[in-house]
Amino acid sequence: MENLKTQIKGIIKALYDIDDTPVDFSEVPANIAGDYSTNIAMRLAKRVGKNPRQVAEEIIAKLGDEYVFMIAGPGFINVEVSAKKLQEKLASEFSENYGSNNSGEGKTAIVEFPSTNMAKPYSVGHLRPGTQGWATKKLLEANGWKVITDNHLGDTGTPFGVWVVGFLRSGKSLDEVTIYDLGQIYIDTKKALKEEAAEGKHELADQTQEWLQKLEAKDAQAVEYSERFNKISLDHIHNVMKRMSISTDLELGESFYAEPGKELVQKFLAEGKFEQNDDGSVICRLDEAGIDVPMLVLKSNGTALYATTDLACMFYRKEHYNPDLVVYCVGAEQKFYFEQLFAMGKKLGLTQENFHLWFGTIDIVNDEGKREKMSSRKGVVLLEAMLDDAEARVRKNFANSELSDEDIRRIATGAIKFSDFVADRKMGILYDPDKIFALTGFSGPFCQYADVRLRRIIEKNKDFVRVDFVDYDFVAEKDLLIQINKFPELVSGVVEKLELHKIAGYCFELAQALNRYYEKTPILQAEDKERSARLWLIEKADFVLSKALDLLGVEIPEKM
RNA sequence: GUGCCCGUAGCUCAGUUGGAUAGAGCGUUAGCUUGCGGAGCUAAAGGUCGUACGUUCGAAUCGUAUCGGGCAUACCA
Repeated sequence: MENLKTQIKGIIKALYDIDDTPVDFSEVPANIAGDYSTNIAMRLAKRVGKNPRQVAEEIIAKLGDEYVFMIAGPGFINVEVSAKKLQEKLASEFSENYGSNNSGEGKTAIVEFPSTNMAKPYSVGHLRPGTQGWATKKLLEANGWKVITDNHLGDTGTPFGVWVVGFLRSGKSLDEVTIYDLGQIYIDTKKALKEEAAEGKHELADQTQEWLQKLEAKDAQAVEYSERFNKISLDHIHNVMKRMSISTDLELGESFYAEPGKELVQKFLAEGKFEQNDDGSVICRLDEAGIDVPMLVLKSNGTALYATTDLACMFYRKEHYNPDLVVYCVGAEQKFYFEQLFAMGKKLGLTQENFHLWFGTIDIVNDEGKREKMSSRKGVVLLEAMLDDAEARVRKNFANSELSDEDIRRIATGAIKFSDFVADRKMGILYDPDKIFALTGFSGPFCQYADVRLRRIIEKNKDFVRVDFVDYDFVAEKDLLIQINKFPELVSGVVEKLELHKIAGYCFELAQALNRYYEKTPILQAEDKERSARLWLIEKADFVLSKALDLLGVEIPEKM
């Protein structure tokens, strides 16, 4: 195809002296002759003052007879490529790195996810950051990037004080307290603090601050509480992430950046890049970037907030990793915040590319039949509960298959993860258990199943002695070859804008093509030559499908 | 008020350098059926692409206006 593109470019240059128009091929719609198509003639028609079909004819006349060309519709140039040529292309390009490329070689990216909140149990609110972030890491790596992942833990100091006060009020013992208790304690205590404030009292609030001060003073009791609470919380987070088969290289929480952040604020204040308000709060003006709401970088009481820690985080990363790209996997609500943050980074001289990988909310349908963001009051909210539910459904559906627990987990998480990539990430996801855990149609398990079948066929043929198949025409395999050959271009094409949902679309199309293929084409019973050729292709299909699914974090079960 | 996102089949969604008869899954209907693993495959029904105007040989796609839904709009994250 690349050959053909440059050939056509040359012809256009020779015929019309135009060389600034890219030539691209797309697939031809069903029921129309040809395999690949370009609309170049229509795009040139106006500039050269001829009608599109005439331009197409002039271009085709100059093209050789290696392929079959035809003019179609209003002026498309369609190309028919033989199945054998497609097979030869795949054979020449295939390697153990097939699909990967080195466009990101020498470049470093930091991907921040899932940025869990340590005060509460892992909720579905952090499902999308996790799945999207993990896939982003995999996709960048497939394009040759060095990737560092960072769980930017929500561990600001305040929850600690709230926890201790609530914990002491709850009367529970330190040995028996769980993350769920701590989550409930946190919610209850926050509520009590709010009520207290409404009455003009501040007894609990004072206690909260006292415990924070004790912790800073390394008081033995406070340190014991802190270590215990952090362990409970981190163990829980690690456990859930393990079930989801995701992990990060770093776990640098907000508290890690609080003091450096405050120091940076003073530094930039001294340099005149920040301004202090009369109430003591500090802002960074962003008018030059066209943003008329300044960024608040220090609260009026002198304490840090999100922007303070993120400020320090940007500089910390610059100093230690010098990234070319930083990807923040955080929901759409924070779009404006990140616009401000990135503008501030630029103003302060940071040059890396920042990418806010944002996504819509997970919604449910409420009693009035309207869509709204999922909340703790309704439906599933703990990610563990969602995973349990998914596994229970898989167990029920595969009751006769004697699946291992690990395979059940792979299928359950495969369904959940895949559903995150079915639509463009900007779209919200409607939490409908029958859809999010779907085992059929455009779903993870459908793709997993297609691959498990492939592996089973390969396994069944492992003792077969293969023969030479150079003169096999691959006509029955043409659709499959077209699909498989698309893979490298897919990987390099979607990385620029991190269009992860296109990978899911590809997995599904390939799985569909496979199902159609072995619906009518025998392998085990084929003649030796056909059987050898088909096994060769089946292996390539397995490689590509499992690699594409792996980009999304979807694992292949042994059996299903 | 201002900014951003969304509006395509009954439902959930694909669909960009503007291009061919607007596609898929679910659901519905009719077939195939102990197969190399049928959780599949084949086919049918289902559309004023929110609305209006504009640009163009050509608009779901670009522009303007407008309606509806959501989010954001400095001391939460």
